[in-house]
Amino acid sequence: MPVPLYQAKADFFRTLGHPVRIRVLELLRDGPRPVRELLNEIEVEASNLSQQLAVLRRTGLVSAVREGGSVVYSLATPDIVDLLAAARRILTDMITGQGELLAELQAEAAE
Amino acid sequence: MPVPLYQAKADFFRTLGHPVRIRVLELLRDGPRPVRELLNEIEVEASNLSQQLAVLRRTGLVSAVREGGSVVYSLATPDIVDLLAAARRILTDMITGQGELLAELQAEAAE
DNA sequence: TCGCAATATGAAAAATTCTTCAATTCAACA
DNA sequence: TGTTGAATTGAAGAATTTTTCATATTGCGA
Repeated sequence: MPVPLYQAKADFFRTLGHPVRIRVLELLRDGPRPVRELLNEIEVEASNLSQQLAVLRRTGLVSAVREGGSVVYSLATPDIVDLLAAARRILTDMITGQGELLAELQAEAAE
Repeated sequence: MPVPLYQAKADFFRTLGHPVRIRVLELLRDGPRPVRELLNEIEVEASNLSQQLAVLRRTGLVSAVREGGSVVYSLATPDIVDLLAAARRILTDMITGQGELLAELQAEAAE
């Protein structure tokens, strides 16, 4: 397998490797949301959120449309939901038996 | 959802966000391998590979056992295969129609 | 026991990513 | 037109991650 593909995959995962960006994706799982609402749920400054949204946009994981005075974000593809689920499965495995985070992960899975 | 969980998820993805580490995981998909073999397939210095293997070990994604003169690595859980597959699906979506990487991704999926 | 091959480790320098802040854009509306 | 609220951008410093190099460790065979 040629080199650039690894790079593309690594870049993709690296994009997910940030707490604010993960939170955005999880919030968007439930449907499109304006920036203002994301900002309500994520404790971070507006400009910082914007930076992270820009990263997600560049990577193509989310798309944004302007609606009147606000900008509404949504997931670019529903497959992202599967990915997050697969990640949770692994995280659960990894933490099982040793973990304070375990209860939280399980609670979330039951949602 | 409390804060540390996002952190754990982000850390997890960040671990995958490195070309050498991705390659290692994909090679291990086909079964356990000694470091020496990984080194044959990945163009990187031995000490660099060791560093990346250490990251994967710390995160718990792989495990290592010593076998005589060599150290054999394997995936900690087969769920990782699902995760990589989900990622490929998304990457395919994202690149479709615009992409030089597309052919490679499809070839790989057909393996 | 010596020496060699295979891996791992620690630490410093190089590179990348994050956060923050000031400045900017754009639409809505008085 | 001017102002205001919503969101983005650019740039600089802070923080984190990668790479590299020198040095260790381990097990094996001479």
